[in-house]
Formats: sequence, C-alpha cells, structure tokens
Amino acid sequence: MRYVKIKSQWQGHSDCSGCGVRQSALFADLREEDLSSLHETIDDLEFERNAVMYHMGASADCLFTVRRGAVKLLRYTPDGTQRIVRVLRPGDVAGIEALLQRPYQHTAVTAAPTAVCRIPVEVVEGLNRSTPRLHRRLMDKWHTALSEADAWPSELAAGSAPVRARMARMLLRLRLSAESDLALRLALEDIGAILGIKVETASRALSALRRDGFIVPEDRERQFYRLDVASLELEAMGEVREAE
Amino acid sequence: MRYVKIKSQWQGHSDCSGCGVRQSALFADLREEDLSSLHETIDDLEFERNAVMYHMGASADCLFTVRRGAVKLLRYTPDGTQRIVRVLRPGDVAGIEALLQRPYQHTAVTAAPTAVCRIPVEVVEGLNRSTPRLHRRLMDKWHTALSEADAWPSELAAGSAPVRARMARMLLRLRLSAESDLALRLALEDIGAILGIKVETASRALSALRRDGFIVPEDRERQFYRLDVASLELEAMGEVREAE
DNA sequence: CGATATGTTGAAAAAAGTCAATGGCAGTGG
DNA sequence: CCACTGCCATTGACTTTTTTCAACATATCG
Repeated sequence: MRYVKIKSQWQGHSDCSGCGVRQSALFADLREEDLSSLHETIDDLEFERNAVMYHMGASADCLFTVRRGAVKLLRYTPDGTQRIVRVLRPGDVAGIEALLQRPYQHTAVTAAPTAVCRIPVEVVEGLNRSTPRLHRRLMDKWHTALSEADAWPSELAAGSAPVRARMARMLLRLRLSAESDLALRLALEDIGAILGIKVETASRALSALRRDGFIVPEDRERQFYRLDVASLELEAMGEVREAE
Repeated sequence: MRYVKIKSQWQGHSDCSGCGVRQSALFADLREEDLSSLHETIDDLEFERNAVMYHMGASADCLFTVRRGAVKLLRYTPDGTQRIVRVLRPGDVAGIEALLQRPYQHTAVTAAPTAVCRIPVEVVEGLNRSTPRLHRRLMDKWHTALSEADAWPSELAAGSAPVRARMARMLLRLRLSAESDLALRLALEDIGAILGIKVETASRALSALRRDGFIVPEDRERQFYRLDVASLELEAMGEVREAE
C-alpha cells in the first residue's frame, strides 16, 4: 500500500469561534479573548481520501483537530507490514505527542475526504501557560486516545473472537455517531490492517454479513454502509445461541 | 481465572525523597518543599503475586506508582474472556484515569510480588495547582501509556506475525530492563491473554524456543527466563531467511 | 477503451484451536 | 513423612479457521 498523493488544500485561517466541533475539541473551554489572537496561526486544511497528513518518525511541530471525515493512524510492525491502530473521528486530536517534543508516533492517513485544523505546538504551549483551562481538555484527549487504544486489542484483535464477530464490532465502531446506522466504509486492505486478517478473509466475512442483510452498501457514494445495528450487536457478542 | 487473594500489606507512609524510582516516576521534577507535606497521605503498599489492586469500573480515587514488580492491566472482551492490554513496570503509573474522575478502565492485577505507592487524586490535583512542574510529567505518563498501548496490537496481536515471532517479541518486552537478559516469567494463561492465543499454543511455542536454547528458565525462582536476546531479536523479525 | 486498482470466489495448505490424557509440583492433612 | 488433591503445564490426535495461491470480476481513470 502506498500513499503518494499528499495534496492538501489550504482553506484559509481558521475561525475557531464559529467552529462546528469546537465544543468537543481542544479549545472547548477557552474564552473568546483567548482565541482572538489565534486566527493567524491556525490553518484550515482539506485532504482528499488517502492523503498522508504526517509520517511516523517525522519531527512533530503541529497537532491537528479533525473537523470532518476520518483519519487512520498507522504503525509498522517489525516485519514491515502495517497495522491501523486507531481511527480518528471529528473532535479527535492527531499528533498530540507533538506537545512532548517527540517525533510523530504514527503515520496519519485520511480514510475519507477530511477537514482538519493544523495547530502549531507553540500555540498550544502558549495558551497552556496563559490559561489553565486548556489543561483539563488536554488530559481528556490523552484519555480518550488511550481508551481507544486499549479497546482496540481487546475487542478487535484476533484471538478475542471469530472474524465475523470482530467485523461486526468494527463496523459498529465506524458509525458516524453512536446513534447513526451509517458506518464509514473502508477499503478491504484497511479492514485487514485493523482486524489483523487478509483481504480475502475480510471480503468473505463482509459478503456473509451482506448476504444475511446485516449491512447494505450505500450505493450513490460508496463511502458508507447502512447497518442493521441490532443484529450486528448480537453478532458482536460472538456465540449467537438459538432460542431453545 | 479468579483472583481472590486481595491481601496487601501496609508498609507505612511513603518517603518520596528517598524513593528509588522517583526520577522516573511522577514526582521527578518536584522540589523537596513540594513533597514535604505529602508523607502523611501517600501509602506504601506491598502485594503478593496475583493480587487485585483495583477493579475495572470501580470509582477511581487513587493512582499508583509501581516501585517494584509488575502489574498487568486487564480488560474484558464483549464475550467475557479477558485480555491483558499492558504490563506496567517500575516507574509506570497505574490508574492515571483517576485524575479525570473516570472509573478505572482496567482491572489491575500484580504479575509478581509488587510494591507500589498509592497516591490519592486530591494530592496530585493539589500539587498540580501549586506547581506547574508536575504538568509535564503527567503528560509524559499519558504518553508512555499510549505509546505502549499502540505498540501492543501492532507488534503482539495475531495477524502481524506467526506465534513464534510474537512470543519472541513479548519475551523481549518483558525484560527487567532494556539491557537485561532476564525476563519476567508469566503464567501460560497470562501469555495467552497477551498474545490472544490458547494456553496449549503458548506452551508449544515456548517449548520450541526452549528446545532451540533461546530461553532458559531460571530455576531457583521460577519467576524469570534467561533470554538469548540476539537470537530472539532475529525471531522477532519473523521470516528468518537462510543465508545464501 | 484499455490499464491498473480493488474486490470476489474456489481449492489446497498451514496455523491455531479443541479435546483428552498425562506429568509435575506444592500444599494439605492424615 | 507420605499419599492425596488441585493447579498448571505439556503433548498428541483431530477439527476448524485462516491463509495462500490463483483465477476472475468489477470498478476507476486517464
């Protein structure tokens, strides 16, 4: 898998006060006056699908808030294959390790057309010094990242359940929101990199779920699946017993 | 698997200034005067092997610094089996989510005789208000936790490599330090819960490595393996090619 | 309209799981 | 002190799941 398209489009400086994800994002607790000085330094970027936002190991000078779309965080295993360790959604922060002067720990690739805010580290550091309000939010972001990272191996990794159940869990996780029945439709290769299976296995598992009517591709855009949430939740438990 | 022994032994109030892991732990950057007020509230605890430090879901009012031994963090999969998501070593912090008034996200069980400091949340919050020095350390702890959590699925989970390679990686990770060739010896059930395999498979993989002379049980204590680090690092890469 | 990507399907091979039997060791109680 | 019991680890034979290899379909894009 190679991502050569790094095209991004500069959409202007960000206007935080009008931002749709602000309440769930990093700057939720800040006041207007804290933000007023920022418009110059925070950029609004749009990426198409499969664009590389940053590379693992590169020196990290910016962090990103996802405003729309989805971002996959990749890591390379010792034998060279890659694995997706998390998928970020609107409100999530990518590259938070920049705050520690560490190189990026993942390669970030968009999994859909995606809009982000690019925030230089110094901005966050500056705000952090001038107001303690950011502080709590930062810990919060660390926490949700960690929480996701922990859930991943226990729910999605092989060994915890047969492929069909893990596929169901993944689909449920990829929903646009907790109430929505629309889920992001990833490439088979990505699904394989999440669940630790080969594309063929992924294809077979999806076909089976499709045959059973638990997932329906949204046809106009092939960007989403419509899920039968209740049934998938049953599948996600593994062991579906017949009523007796 | 059931952990009924919750015996812990109170070893007195902690004396941070003389603590062996202080430079790697949470309070590294604090001054003597910051610490002087603490001795009353921070307790020194000793646990035997397989003692439960706290339970997933319980309300979190303390966090813990590991001083000696090892702690496994468990999570339950949707179908009830458990999975080890991380193993903490001296200098690591357990239950950091307490700072966010969240319930504990894991069940913490000692994987060896273990000594910890138990620190009430209010203490950390208090210090956090009075000095900004703790701040950076906290982010640091979040970061190492996240880093570990991310490494786990990409290196250890099934799908990334055959069992033998993953077993090698796990053994190398369980070394007492990066230079040591002694590694913590876990029960097969624990190994299974880390790698996502059954005890039988774990036993077979270990037997094979033992036959090849890559690991030797330390006999007096059955608490450690002595590793042939170089060979295991080769194994860890997977695909060992013959020189041609 | 081809050419390259990505997805699908089948059949055979390999890996891991399951089931079942056995061995070793520690702690218990006669 | 020794048999007994329970727990954990080991090993073998067999089953199931997943991978592998290969062929083919379908879509996408210039």
